[in-house]
Amino acid sequence: MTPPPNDPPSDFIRDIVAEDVRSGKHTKIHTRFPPEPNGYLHIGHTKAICLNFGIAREFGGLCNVRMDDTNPEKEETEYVDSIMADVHWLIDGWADKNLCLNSGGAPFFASDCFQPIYGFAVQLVRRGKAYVCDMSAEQTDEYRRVGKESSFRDRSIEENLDLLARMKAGEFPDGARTLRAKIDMQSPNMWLRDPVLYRIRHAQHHQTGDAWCIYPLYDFAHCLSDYLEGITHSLCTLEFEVHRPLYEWILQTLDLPNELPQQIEFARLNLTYTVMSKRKLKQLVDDGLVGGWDDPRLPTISGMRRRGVTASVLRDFSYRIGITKYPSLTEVDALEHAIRAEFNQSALRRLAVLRPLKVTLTNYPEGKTEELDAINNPEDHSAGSRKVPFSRELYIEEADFMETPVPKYYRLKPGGEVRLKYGYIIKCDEVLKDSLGKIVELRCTADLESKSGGPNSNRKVKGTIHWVSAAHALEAEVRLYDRLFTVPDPDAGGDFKSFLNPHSLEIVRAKCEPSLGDAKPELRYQFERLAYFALDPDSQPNELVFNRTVTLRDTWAKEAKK
RNA sequence: UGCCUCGUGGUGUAAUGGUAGCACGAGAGAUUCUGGAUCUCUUUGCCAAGGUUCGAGUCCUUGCGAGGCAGCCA
Repeated sequence: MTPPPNDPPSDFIRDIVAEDVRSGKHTKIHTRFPPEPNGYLHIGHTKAICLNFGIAREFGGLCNVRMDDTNPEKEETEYVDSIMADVHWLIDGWADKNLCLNSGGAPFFASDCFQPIYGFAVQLVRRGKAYVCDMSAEQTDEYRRVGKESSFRDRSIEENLDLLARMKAGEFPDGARTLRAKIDMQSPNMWLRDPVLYRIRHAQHHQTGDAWCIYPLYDFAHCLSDYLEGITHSLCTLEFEVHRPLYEWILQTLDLPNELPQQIEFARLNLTYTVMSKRKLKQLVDDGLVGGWDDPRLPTISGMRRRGVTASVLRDFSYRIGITKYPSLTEVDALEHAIRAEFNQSALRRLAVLRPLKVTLTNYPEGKTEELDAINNPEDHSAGSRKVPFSRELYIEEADFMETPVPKYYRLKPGGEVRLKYGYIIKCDEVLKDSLGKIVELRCTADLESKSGGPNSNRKVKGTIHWVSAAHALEAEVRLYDRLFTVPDPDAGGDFKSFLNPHSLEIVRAKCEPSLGDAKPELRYQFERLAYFALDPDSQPNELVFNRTVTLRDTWAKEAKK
């Protein structure tokens, strides 16, 4: 397996930044991550965070976190808090030194700049580059479509100044007027057809309260926030490409003495078998189709964290997928590979049986217990070993026995032999069933000479399976997560909710080896031959709850399908 | 429809006018007290057609295809 790429990736944006440093255009690189606080962050944001903080880190610069909070009707402080928690979690120990907050230690807010932004609006009016328009939203749309100029376009500067001040003073109801840039109603780029800069909204804002009743739109606020914060490279997703001429027009039309930021667009992340839009994620949450924003099936950062994915895995993944302008659809396999690559190195191995089948060793003394040596991590000898109790009555995995085995099956079968990991080779003598014909117990004999580590342990059998001593087993709730959707691209068409995977969560009662009793939330566990698991926050000292992060690769499952 | 952008194996990417490489996936084998991991090998690609050039994935033109935008959302 290839090691995670330690070297920062190369891409067209880093090339531009490097050239700007080389040419002396910038001496200090300053990026920003500008989420709107109207939902939780997801793995798509991870890509943006790793890009912006990665660049800051590589070029010795800074990266601001800025809440893009120009629409008070959709935004809440709950989201501000969750966003900050997720960003910290993702960058701590990696780029936390490049994180730039305001002097009070809080993130930046576009709303911090409402006053200067308003000042720039006044400046635009004074320069004859903006005007107050009384048309309705519908009429504005209509005129823009056909390229017709508003009848209010040629108001005098004095009248515009007066009306803008009265808009700000709250003299007009919502939607009554707007401030518009005066650019070019014939422009082939719709965003240059006198775009709206300010709208009237008598709404409480989560940061500014009722200080304002007019709010700048994204296009006006974003470029100016970038400028005011001293951003050098403003990296955004592809849908803002057509806005770039407006971004540049605003900055160039104003009298701005400092260096201007440069907007560069890149493709957002799409992942198979999931959805990434905040609107759709919110719908799943609001409709109760998942447990919340941190449901481990969701691609939210909080959901993946709960599922057991680590920040380093997410960063590794972000580096692997690269940055381009091609709107791609990345297979989840790449994410799962990143998880397995890290966890194979770091996870502690444990024995646990998800679907128990009882096994009695008829030739093993009743009441006897042995403590067997088990290796904690074959990839990391410093992880040491532990003792696992072994006794006459055990549980093995239901799937590790077949009464009528299929070809190439080399686990336990009637009359067949298999090795119990770290223990003995056993042979199945008898299959016990209940009145319905369901297998309830296996009676086996152990080859007492074959004990692992013993002098005669080198006899080979084809299969080795995991097990747990019945008397010593710990019960645990194990949540088995699978893909949220049954189709690779639930966005492709139709109602995405109709593609939800009904089996995306299965809960089982598992039997675990005793050492799992002091499982720690910060550690990852591999239940041998099964999957990687992490403790869920629901877990209690006497009621363990594990989440399956990702299964092990299973070439037998593939073989069995043939 | 207009405008903008983008087309490299199944997927994600590299190449900066000079042998199309890497990763994921898939397939085959070796090995294994995890059907894991590891190792080896294999498969499949420059959207098309012209042009410039000694030489084009790269530059130009045209065509085709895909995505985005056309909110007083971001």
